[in-house]
Amino acid sequence: MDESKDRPSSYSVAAFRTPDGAPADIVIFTITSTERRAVKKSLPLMELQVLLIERKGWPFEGQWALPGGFSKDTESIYETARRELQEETSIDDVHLAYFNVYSEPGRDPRGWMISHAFFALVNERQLLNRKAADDASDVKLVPVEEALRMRLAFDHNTIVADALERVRHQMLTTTIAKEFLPEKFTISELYQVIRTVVPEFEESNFIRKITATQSRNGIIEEVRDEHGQSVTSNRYSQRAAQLYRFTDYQPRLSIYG
Amino acid sequence: MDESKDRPSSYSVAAFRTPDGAPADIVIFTITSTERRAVKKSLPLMELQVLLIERKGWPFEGQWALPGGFSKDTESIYETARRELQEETSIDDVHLAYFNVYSEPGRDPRGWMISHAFFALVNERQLLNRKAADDASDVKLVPVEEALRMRLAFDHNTIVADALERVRHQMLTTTIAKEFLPEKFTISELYQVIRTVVPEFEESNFIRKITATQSRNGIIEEVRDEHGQSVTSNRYSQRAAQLYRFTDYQPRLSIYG
DNA sequence: ACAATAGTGTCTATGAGACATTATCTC
DNA sequence: GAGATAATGTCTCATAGACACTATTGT
Repeated sequence: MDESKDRPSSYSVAAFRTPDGAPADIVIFTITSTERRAVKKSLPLMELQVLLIERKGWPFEGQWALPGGFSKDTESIYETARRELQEETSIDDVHLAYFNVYSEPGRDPRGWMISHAFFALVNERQLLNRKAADDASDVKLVPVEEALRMRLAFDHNTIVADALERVRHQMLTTTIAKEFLPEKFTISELYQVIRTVVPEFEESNFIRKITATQSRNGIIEEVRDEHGQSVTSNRYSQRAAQLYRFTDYQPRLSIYG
Repeated sequence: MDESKDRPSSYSVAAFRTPDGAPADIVIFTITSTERRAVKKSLPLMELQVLLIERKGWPFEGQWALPGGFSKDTESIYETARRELQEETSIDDVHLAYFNVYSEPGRDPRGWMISHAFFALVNERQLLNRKAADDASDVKLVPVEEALRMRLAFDHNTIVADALERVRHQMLTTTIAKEFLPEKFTISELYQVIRTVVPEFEESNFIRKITATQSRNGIIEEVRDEHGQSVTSNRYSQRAAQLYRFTDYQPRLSIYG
């Protein structure tokens, strides 16, 4: 791409109107866990949340919006999203994926803005130690369903809805569930996470299927210590449960067989 | 989005450098069929092709590139792609899907261009009656593998590779195979199309699996005439084969069960 | 008869799905 | 022992996968 030196002087960049900006907007998902009872051990209640920020100036002043910001000419859009994520939540190193572009004319009263939407999956623990720098009060986590009922700035309702659909789909077809889980987890935890994102997902014999080697073989594996002993946890139950971890195996899905 | 009337006079759009353009580039895939022998009936040889155009001016003059063009401020990026597709190939009404953005600084010597990539799936028959308006010689179909070995303009090698990966994945997980098939088709035709796009796909008992109702139930259905009689075709074989059509059912895939 | 593709019969091993039962540990 | 979650036993039916075999029709 070293052709710019050949640029003919007749070439004009500004022959047509050009966009006024290329923002990246980020739908940050996290799953919050709340204890169900103080006394007894049990699986916590999980809820899928979205991070929103309150707009301080025109346009949509006072309304809630997705975090994001404008791309610079020295970075790719993906780098923009990473930078904004870092600035917004001081989180680094999380799952961040591009999923769509929003370009309807008139979607931003400031001008011709072509917005690039990402979703990020963040573990609640990573979010807790975020700096409250940008005023604690103008950033909040909102349950997804509630966010969709709010009247968000710009076309952010659409963006959140699209992101949610994408994450739901990926939750069942890829191993992104791992982003919401500790490295070692129990089968019930995994099941809970999946159900929190995709409530329709119901598998009576979940342990059976995911355990039954040979078929789903290799998505997850038992955690063993240096002596080959099974490692278990009783965080969420009286009886200790086997811990598992994801392998890097991703099964190849097909509707044809 | 009727807030523009509230724009404060202090607001300046041009505080930062803005992009010089937002092009849409389209990877147009088609499957060409060539008879294997003039005499006998047999399944044609199929090949996955990509449409390329030769660049007429700076930059990358004389190199081959993807069709595409710049977005206007009165249309969404998707509409840009539709329009360019129509202008380029005079095809309307085909499968067109957005799949990624390309924004690496320096990817376009003309300036800061954030490109939006689409892929289109076109039936060979639709492509045949395209106008040779823009000089027949500067547009051509190239087998995908060959296109990837060429040195295309801009970062179009990357775009083609990404598009191919996406289409391969969707070929197995959605029913886009229908875009390359006539409305009524035989099981072998379907199998050929899948294998043309995804050569690794090998299913010995393909007919069995796709036919064996109850499991894959409802992706495709037998074509019957008004009397309930099976409709068959012997286009590609001595013995007539049952014709099928896709239903609008899309199975829900999951790695968990 | 041969070529070429379409489609079935049959057998086996494995998986899904449902439900009851047993295991382990805390309070 | 009650309560809670983890995990296995067992039975049935559906499916995958392999492979041999039969079917149909143009040349």
